[in-house]
Amino acid sequence: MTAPETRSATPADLLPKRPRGRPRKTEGERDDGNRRQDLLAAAARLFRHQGFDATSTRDIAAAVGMHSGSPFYHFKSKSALLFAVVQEGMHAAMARQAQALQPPGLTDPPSAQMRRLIRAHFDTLLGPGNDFIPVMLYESRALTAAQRSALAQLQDDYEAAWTPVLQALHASGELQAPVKVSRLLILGALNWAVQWYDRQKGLSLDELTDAAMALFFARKR
Amino acid sequence: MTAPETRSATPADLLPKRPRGRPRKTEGERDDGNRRQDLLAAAARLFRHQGFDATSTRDIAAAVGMHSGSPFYHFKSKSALLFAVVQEGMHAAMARQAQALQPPGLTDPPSAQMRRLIRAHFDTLLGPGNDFIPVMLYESRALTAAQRSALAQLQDDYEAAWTPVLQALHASGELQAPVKVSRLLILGALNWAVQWYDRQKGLSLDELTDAAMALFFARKR
DNA sequence: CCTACCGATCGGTAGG
DNA sequence: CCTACCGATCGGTAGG
Repeated sequence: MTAPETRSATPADLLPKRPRGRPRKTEGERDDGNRRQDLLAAAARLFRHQGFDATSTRDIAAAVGMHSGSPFYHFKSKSALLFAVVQEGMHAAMARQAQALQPPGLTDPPSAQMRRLIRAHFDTLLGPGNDFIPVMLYESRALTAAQRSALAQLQDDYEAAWTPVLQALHASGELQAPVKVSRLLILGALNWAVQWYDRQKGLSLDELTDAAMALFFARKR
Repeated sequence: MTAPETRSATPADLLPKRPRGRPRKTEGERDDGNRRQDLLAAAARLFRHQGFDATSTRDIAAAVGMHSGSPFYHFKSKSALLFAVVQEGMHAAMARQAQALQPPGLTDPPSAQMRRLIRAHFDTLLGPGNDFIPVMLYESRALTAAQRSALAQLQDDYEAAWTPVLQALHASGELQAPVKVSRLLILGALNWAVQWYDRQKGLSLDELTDAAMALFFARKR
């Protein structure tokens, strides 16, 4: 087995070499929160592909055409930037989940509700440009303890929505394993898709959702 | 929401403050490969709990009572150390898997084979002191491209063993989703357990295996 | 495997 | 948000 010398190259297109200078700003206009949003999106992309520790605040600054010290005008620390990324990801995820469970659908059979929960989760995980939640799943260790416990609260809320649906499926015999451990195993199966799902080729998100439903839940007799 | 200042403290017991001096070495005795093994075990533990980038080679040296430059006498680079950890993890995993599939069991029904595959996988993931595979699952991004492709070969071999068993379960109707995506989803569900499983409280590995079997596979009619 | 060290990089800041 | 900078830390090495 060979032992190569160089760490796999950072995709060059992720990192513009130099700041692009001041962003265009027409007279009297303010940038409002746009620069902050730019930083968040760039940080999410870089944290996802290189990891939190392997991404410098200089990388992030360069990605949005700022100089090295400027991100600290918008965020008081690198870890605060990470927390903002993760927070934004969870808020989007919960909005998407709420849409999946909107009143009209609440009278559907449990399996239809579950299908919509899973489909929404795949959107959140695998939808185009959704780097925020993958960062949350794989980089949260770099958060401070207090940030992590704030995040855990959001995650608990998100996961709690699955329990009544799983209970109904268990009662009908469509779910044959205990509800609590099923929730953990199912969410794990879905979350892991971040590691292997390729939007370009293979399954669509609808097909992936069908496969997950067929794997976890028995057809009703 | 508060924005705390300090990154969550590294558990103090993971990091002895100073080298403990030369390891005891009785007259005429050699350490053979023990020091190398010590480094591997310490690196696995630290990489797992702090991440690769957040662990310095000085941390690893101190954990085994060496001075800062000494790990480079055993490994030519930090990334070579990571690769050795990951390689050792995969070799142990494949040995454990081979045991689960030994000849006497090959005449068992597919569901019994699957149960042993899953149980072996949980041993590999969650058994006491098994930090090597969790490191592989969450830190492989830091490998060089060549190291990563060598690893991918090992992983393919490991996962290939699941396919015939899943095919048999599909043929018998116990597995209702397509084989390929089922393998990906199932392994994801199991791998994610690294994130939440707590050996101290709750389920045993046998109970966890039962739950997984009940979740994924229908009772045979 | 230790000693002593180097060049590079990093998060963060003062002052504007 | 830029300029100019600091102290700390890091992977790695030469020479023994």
